[in-house]
Amino acid sequence: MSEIRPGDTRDRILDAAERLFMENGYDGASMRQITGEAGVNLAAVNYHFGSKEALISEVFRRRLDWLNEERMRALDAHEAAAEGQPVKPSAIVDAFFGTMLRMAEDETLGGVTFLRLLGRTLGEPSQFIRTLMAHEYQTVMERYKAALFRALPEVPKAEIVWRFHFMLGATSYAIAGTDALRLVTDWQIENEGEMDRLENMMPRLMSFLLGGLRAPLPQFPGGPPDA
Amino acid sequence: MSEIRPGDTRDRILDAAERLFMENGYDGASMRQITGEAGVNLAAVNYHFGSKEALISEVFRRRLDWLNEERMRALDAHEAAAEGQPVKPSAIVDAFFGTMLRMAEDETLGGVTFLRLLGRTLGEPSQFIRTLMAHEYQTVMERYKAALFRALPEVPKAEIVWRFHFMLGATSYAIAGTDALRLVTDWQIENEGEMDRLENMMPRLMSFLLGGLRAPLPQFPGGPPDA
DNA sequence: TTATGATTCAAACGAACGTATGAATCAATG
DNA sequence: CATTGATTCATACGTTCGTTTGAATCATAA
Repeated sequence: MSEIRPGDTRDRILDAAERLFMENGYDGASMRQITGEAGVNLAAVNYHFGSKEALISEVFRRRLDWLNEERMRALDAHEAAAEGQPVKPSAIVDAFFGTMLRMAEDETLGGVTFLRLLGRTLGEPSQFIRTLMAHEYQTVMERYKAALFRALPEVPKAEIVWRFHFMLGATSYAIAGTDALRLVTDWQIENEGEMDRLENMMPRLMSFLLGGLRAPLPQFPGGPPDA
Repeated sequence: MSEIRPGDTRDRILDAAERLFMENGYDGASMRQITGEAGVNLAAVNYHFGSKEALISEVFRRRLDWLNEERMRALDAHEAAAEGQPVKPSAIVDAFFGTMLRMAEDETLGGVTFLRLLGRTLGEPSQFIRTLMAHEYQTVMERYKAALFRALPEVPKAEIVWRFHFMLGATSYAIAGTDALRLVTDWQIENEGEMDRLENMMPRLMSFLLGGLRAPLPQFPGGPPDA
């Protein structure tokens, strides 16, 4: 009865860790919980990964590698189709945020679980996790910033960076599904499954993000900050 | 040399806890750190508050009581000025989010520290904190939801609730200032102080939120979800 | 001054944490 | 079958956590 395949232990740990980090955060998910849920020995994490920090690094790496490559591919495709013209903001937003949200539909990419983990993680206080995230995203972010600068030449670059920040916040909070303020939604949404919730959310979020990105420029009380 | 005034210990603890919870999160800030920074004995927290949970409850309560009352007053004022007409969406957004952001200018209300703590907290995984937040916000949220329904009669209510959710996410991420992806901003902003950062951010965020709130309604692939 | 209640203090408690160890078990090769 | 290297296992280590305790100290009023 060799129910256990080779390499199975590593994957069982990664899956359990992904789910528990999503549910309880990095500090909140203990090694004993993780190995318990994975059905492996407590020492297995340190044997296969080295440490808890190395474990969560691998949890993110195995998903983010794909996501960030896919984001590059999507932007490549749009730029090729544009034939030298700037890519439309809606296409850029979809390539970045839409690609991320569509991960939820594919269970082999982590599905809803990883997506919620990702959303929650952007708010994690741990210095170590912040560094990890920054490193994983660096290259992709530069590409997208440049694409937005080209797509919106009349908008000051500082304004675009801020709005990218705001879009990230809205998205991460939405997909984290923390419901810190459950009451905002409480009616109506509670009897939906996770997938239904995401499918309904996606077009709504996209409209919101684009509306924010293309909003009229703000009026500063004391004149523009760069002037 | 009675340098220590009555009630001083409680406030010293609350101030230190506010700062350390902001910096390290709820789990990440230990009682020994908090009492050490406050310059009081380790047992003082349990003596004055009872437990760590009761401590953070009080940290939030002493600020949120004021904030939520002020939010009510601001909306009252706008509704009185509107004389029966619906209040403009921009006024509602300012009364809710603007009031919060303006807390940062007043150090006696917690200033930037509490604001960042509040932003970070909406992403906290702890079940206990989520319950606390939900309870603190319940009444205010109902008022604002109703005001937005009246202000935007042509927008489906479910859509408004979602967009409120998105606005909360964008705001909390922005004020948390976590810089999980420091690279998005890295240039330009780093040599600003906290206050400058917030002053420049406020009009930008308001424009973004309003743009998102008033964005064109989304097109659903399989028809509207309520139809 | 003495008595009383509130507060502060040093010290310890049991529990949970991440990690390390060395023996037991497994799979593959000669 | 015997051997070897990889993996799993029960168990323990040292640390840190939130909390508790009982004595010491303080402020106040009889």
